Amino acid sequence: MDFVASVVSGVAELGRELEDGRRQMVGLLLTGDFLGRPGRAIAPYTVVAATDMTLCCFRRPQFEQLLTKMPALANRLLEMTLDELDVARDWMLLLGRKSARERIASLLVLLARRESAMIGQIPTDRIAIELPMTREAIADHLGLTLETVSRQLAALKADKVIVLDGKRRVTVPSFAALVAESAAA
Amino acid sequence: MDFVASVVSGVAELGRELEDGRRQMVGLLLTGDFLGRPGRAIAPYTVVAATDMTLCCFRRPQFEQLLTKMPALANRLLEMTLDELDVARDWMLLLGRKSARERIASLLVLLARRESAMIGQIPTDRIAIELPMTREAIADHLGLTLETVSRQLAALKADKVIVLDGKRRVTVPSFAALVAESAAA
DNA sequence: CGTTCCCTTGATGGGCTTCAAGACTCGTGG
DNA sequence: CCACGAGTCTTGAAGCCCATCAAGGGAACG
Repeated sequence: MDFVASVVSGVAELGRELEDGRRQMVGLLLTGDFLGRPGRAIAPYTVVAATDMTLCCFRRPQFEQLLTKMPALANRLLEMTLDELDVARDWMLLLGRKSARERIASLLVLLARRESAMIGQIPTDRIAIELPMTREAIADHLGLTLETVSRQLAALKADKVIVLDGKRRVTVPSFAALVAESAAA
Repeated sequence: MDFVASVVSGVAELGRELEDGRRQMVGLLLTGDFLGRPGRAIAPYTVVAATDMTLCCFRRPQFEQLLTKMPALANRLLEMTLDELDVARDWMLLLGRKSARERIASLLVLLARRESAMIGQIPTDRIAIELPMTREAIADHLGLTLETVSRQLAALKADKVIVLDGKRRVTVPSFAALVAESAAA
């Protein structure tokens, strides 16, 4: 990649994969996120747009020059990168130690928090969550198979922790109950 | 934490844990690494020194001031953080998708590469690896149990991929064979 | 109406965890 | 000097969770 970019709109997924096809999603690129890395031209990531996207691209040399001239830019990038690092490490805990059910619940908590933040609220009861991805994409995020994702969603539904409205829509009667299932730290 | 620090010598482990005691190591702090984060006083990490350590500490306000005055410092920190992010994401692939045997092999490859780099070589055959940690610590890094770690080491030994010299020392007859076991990307 | 994609559900097996017991090492104190 | 104990590691047995394989349902689209 001879450029870096800032995401203006749209969603992309960062993944890493093995030769035999096993895949693990390692990050999400949302509006405002940064793509590419100053100081290195190649990246071992697979980047896939999940929606139509608009990027604001910078040629690498110019951008790196900019970086030395505007200290505020470097600080901003540092903040963002540290945030991503925290997110990645949270995910490591999930991938290394949580059960399938806990992983699903954790993801739903994450999505619920995001939807609530969108409308400027703290998550409370009866939240509606839109799943912006297929079962397979969920599985690739959580380190599971798509069948397990499907089964655990069914199990959470059977236990009245969630209600499924069609395949892509989830409502949460009690947010506290969902959090309890997620094995929060 | 009202200070940040740079590691002068020694090793520490960064972990994250759940209420019920499940633990996942999320990073290593080696000489030169940075501890703490500018812009935020609390961190959801457990930091445990694995050896005696010497830290070079900075009070937070002074350090943040320094950061705005010395652009090179911010750039350096950004580089380091981006490296850590890459490492964390590699580990996500391991935790999410690799088998126990592959995880052990991957760790050994990592340690072998580090030992070789120490003496300025590329890893070749008959490398001696020192395991600087207990089986339990290995397990916490790899998202396994200590019993599984022990068993997989025994299995790799039985398959002539490694030789065990006591409990903390491993020699690798063929580095290529070890890499083949590690499911590299 | 057929095809394709996505999802669900069932059956089976395996990989890893869990529980348990014993071996080894090393430092300490009798 | 040796027994003891704590910490570490190995090994065995049992079982569960999740992956794998397989089949079919449902919705969207041409």
